Amino acid sequence: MGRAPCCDKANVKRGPWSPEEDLKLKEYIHKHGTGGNWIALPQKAGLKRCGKSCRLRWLNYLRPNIKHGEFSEEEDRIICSLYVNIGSRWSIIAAQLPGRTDNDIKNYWNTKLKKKLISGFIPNSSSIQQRKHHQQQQQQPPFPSSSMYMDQCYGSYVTGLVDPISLPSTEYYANTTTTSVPFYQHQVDSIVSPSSMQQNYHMFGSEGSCSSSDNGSSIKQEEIGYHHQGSYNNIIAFDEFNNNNNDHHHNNKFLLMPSSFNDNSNSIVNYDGGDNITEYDLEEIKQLISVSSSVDEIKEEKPIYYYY
DNA sequence: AAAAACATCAACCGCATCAAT
DNA sequence: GATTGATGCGGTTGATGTTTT
Repeated sequence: MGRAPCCDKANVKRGPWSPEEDLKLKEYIHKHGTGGNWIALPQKAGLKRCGKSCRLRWLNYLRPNIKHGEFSEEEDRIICSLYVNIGSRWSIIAAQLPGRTDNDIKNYWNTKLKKKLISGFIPNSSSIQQRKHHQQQQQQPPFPSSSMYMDQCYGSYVTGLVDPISLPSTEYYANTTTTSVPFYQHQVDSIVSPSSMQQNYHMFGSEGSCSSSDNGSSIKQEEIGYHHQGSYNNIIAFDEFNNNNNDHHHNNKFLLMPSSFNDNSNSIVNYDGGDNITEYDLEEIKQLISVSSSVDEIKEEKPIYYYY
């Protein structure tokens, strides 16, 4: 037996909401709340609308504190970061952006941000620069220690530069699923660039290494895949190599890697959170972004190598 | 100036999940 | 455990506005 429709479609109004309808819905909810029953609400409110339509209208447009208009650079970064980490879970992403709705973010991503990202124009985060400055002052590595950082993040999708002091307990992460992604806006900067490959290398340790040379310059190739267990997923980072003529040995490939720092951003790096790290060239990455469902496909099994 | 192409975004649709029965 | 209904979510559509030809 099929499911009964949520409303009689022949007798409900569809299409854009009129100001009068908006007013009715607003006034009703202000007076009575939703009553926990959207299906019954339109009749009570005197609206010839489907309950689902009322809910959508309220959530996406009428409820208080909805933010309309331009997205800030910070919001751009958060959306990009989360999208690359968790995919198109717009409700989770929206939960990190007060006043924004999932529908808004989805539309914004599909129409603008995706293109912006592909064109490589995601501005820097001042917080990252502050952090870099602080690290230079302190002469400290970017993360307190690889083991501490990894342990804290274990089993969850946390991206980028997370301040371990502020992280929830390991128990918290052990109980975390991908549908309740913890995200700490002020501590996470996941759109980042490898300003110091050495530092990133230290972060994840190494196991087995070899080296080769190219045009006289030494390239170390480190396998870093021994770490791991879903701590990261599709971390996005930016590549400085293209801006550096001395880094010709990278052959315009972008490394998939766990994390790093943001400078001039013009490419994408990815690390799958598993035992694998993969290189993609720009076209491949653009393709991955352009096909929304393909974000997860990055996770295919490949050996992990880390060049610096 | 008109037509075509493109961009935007509100709204809809169908599916998954969950709670109540 | 099965069924039913409400809700939430993400993908998609289509009307409208804007830009380009």
